[in-house]
Amino acid sequence: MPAFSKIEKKWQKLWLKAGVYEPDLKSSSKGNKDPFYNLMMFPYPSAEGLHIGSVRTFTGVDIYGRLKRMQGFDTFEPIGLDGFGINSENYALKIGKHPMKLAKVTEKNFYRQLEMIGNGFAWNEKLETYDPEYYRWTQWVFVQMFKKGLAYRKKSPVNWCPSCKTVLADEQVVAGECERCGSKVEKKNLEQWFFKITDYAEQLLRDLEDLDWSEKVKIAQKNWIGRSEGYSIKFPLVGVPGQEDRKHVVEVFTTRPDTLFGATFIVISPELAKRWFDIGWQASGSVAKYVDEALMRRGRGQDSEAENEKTGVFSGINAINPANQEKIPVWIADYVLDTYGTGAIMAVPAHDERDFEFAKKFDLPIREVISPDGRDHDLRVSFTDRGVLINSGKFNGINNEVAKTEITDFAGGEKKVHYRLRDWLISRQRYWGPPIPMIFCEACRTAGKGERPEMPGWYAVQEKDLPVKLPFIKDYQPQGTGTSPLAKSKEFYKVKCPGCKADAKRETDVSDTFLDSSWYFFRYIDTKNKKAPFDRWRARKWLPVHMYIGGAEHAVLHLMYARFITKVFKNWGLINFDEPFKKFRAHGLITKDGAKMSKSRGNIVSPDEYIKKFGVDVMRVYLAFLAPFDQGGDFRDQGITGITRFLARVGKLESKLAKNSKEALDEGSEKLFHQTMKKVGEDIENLHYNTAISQLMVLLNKLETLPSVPWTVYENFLKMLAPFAPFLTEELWQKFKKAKSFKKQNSIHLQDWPKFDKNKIKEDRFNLVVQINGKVRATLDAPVGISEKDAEKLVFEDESIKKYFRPPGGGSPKKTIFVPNRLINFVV
RNA sequence: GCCCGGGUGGCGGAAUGGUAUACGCGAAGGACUUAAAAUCCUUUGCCCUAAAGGCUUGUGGGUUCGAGUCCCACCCCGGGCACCA
Repeated sequence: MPAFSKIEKKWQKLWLKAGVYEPDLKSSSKGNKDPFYNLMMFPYPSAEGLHIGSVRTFTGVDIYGRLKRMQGFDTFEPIGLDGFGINSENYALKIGKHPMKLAKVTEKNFYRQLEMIGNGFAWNEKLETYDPEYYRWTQWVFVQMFKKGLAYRKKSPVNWCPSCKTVLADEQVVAGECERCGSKVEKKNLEQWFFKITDYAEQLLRDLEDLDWSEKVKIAQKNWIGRSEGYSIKFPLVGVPGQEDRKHVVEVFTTRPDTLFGATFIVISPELAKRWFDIGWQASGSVAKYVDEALMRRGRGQDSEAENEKTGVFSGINAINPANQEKIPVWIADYVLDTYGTGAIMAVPAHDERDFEFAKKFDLPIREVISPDGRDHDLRVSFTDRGVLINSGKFNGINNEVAKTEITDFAGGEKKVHYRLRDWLISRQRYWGPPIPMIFCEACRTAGKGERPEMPGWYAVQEKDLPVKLPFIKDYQPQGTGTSPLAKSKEFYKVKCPGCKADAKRETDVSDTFLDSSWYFFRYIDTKNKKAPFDRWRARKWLPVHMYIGGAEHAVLHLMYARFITKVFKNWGLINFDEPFKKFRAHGLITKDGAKMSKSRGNIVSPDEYIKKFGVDVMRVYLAFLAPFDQGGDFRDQGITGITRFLARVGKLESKLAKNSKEALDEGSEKLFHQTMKKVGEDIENLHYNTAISQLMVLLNKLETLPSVPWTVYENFLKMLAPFAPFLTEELWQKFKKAKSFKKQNSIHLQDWPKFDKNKIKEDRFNLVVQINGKVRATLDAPVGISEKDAEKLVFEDESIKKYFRPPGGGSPKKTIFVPNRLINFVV
């Protein structure tokens, strides 16, 4: 066994035994240390184990946590497994192993690897989302959502993945494809459970402002919520068969009411047309045919493709433009989305690209009403910029921004805000998740009874009956029938109605994995609580999370859901804050040969072989040195030798230790030493691990040239390296301190972080850069604080610079720029 | 199409508007060694035999005494959103 392996094993054991990384969760008082909750996104365990990218993320999070611990914080760095969900289940299906059994295997393997990587995890608080003691509270959350009216059932067109055989939330559909398996997502009309996240759209958007988060994640959330301020305008309908004219209206949502005079037709979505059929509109055969075909295309996921030719049909109905009383046709077309606004638009071809394209194709009138110069033009493309109104009656000549409210008022419209965000679809027709803890009673439904008036027949499982355990069933394959495999298990679904005691049926769908992970950071602080999801006093001390690090790919998924659940908890009075993560930083992605690591590409790099070959410390330092933490990069093992050398040289420094503790550094080295203490601390704080390490290398290079290394320098060097290489530094530290037996408080990882002396960083001399016309011609040694006059004198005394002046050696420069303590530039 | 990142030696990368290429890898030469590995020392952006000099941060402009850094236009790579009215 290599020496490093022995050291790793030894310290893992001793740290664990001494509880070096266990914070004081029990007491609700702060004590003499401030709490620091250092959280990483917990992994979903796959059978092939951790890959190098996750190791880089986790050790990166740990480096930060170790700095905080040494800065005197009571640091809490928990770990767990997000083991429920389609991903784990799909893998189980593939290898033909039952998910429940597979979970035990992957759990073991994952924890083995997570123990190896040298993180200061608080192992006493680990959790797994598939543990009934955990998901009992996930179900509890669902029950509360139901009781408070935030969970509801609705039949609507939902995303359906034909390969995963389940519905998906909007957030899990990426470019029309299933986030998990890449299959084309279809639309199915199904009755499903939803959470009313849209109730919180405004708050979720507003509170983004003050969050200290990676900017790109904030932007992604903002765009996802998609607040759009617009106006709603009603167009009376004429020519509806069998209906009086102007009895019905079509309501449109627009952000451009200023173009109302240019609205030359109306377009409604096929879905809206279908609803009009349902309330009695008898459309012609060709219209009905178009609607059917369009809906079918949508069902196959063929809408929303920009390259698709526009299709549509005239409905036979007309509408009255409220601005000019003009009669305009109502068209049905699938370029209008039903899920946004009202499912109907006023088409202004002159000023909207899509309307323009449609008008051209179907030869509909195009009327210019906004003009950059007040004149009419022959439009070849739509004009979407600002301008003044023309062809708009009494509004001609006014600025289009001003016209927005004026025309809205004139047409009897009103201001309206729309969001792109839609409610969170929670149901999954799969096996490997927490059963949704609801009971449905047909008798009660018929009688109009139930726990909530708006949902007759539905009852939440009582708290004392939680968890509703996921049964072990042999036949766990997804069915594709729109129901979960649990629907086949009578023992599971047969239950008495909590209301009338008649035979009733359990909900057989399970909930979305993202519900499991939306609240896990609350549970970490109190994993053994059997009375509540978490203790509110502990929450007061430990939450919100101080630092959260994870992948940016969760910007609109996990991070949005966690914020939503937190806001809900706040509303319920469980907590006194409304944002879960004070600070969030996205890490970069590690690729292999330029491609994302994935099983299908076969380019997954396993950390095991590297750890075995080079040791954990080398692995950690290398991964931190490879690229800026927030950037990521391509994994190559090329540079790893450099790190092996670096750590070996650190080990050798011991032989250079000064004979007595009084010895000090020379002035130049002393300065570098203090600069290093400053920079390493600051760099870790900013997650600039690569530059922190390079600074340590610079210092080491210097120390090696010295005849001896003073004790304090050696001590502090080890401390600065400790977050990166926890094993080696602990070993060297204990040896240096000549410790007989290991005690928690003697661990290097609980020592005070080095403090630099800012007076020692001050330079008294510097390189004065001499430029002629902006080109560097010389550098001269000069005292700090030198005046412009003295600097000039210094330059003129220097032989090598004389030739640049005109005439050489004489003449005065046209201009002199002097930057104190940096440079002097002569323009000649 | 829109919104974010990013483009710097052979490679990973470093640079508050002020000495571009820190640190590391690789490469070349040398020391030690019977030899190799390891280790140590030296060199290493490009052009030029060398010196002197010149050129160089995706491309082209601009601002400035001075631009990798700021502004404008464009090209390429990565990511997100995408018929959202």
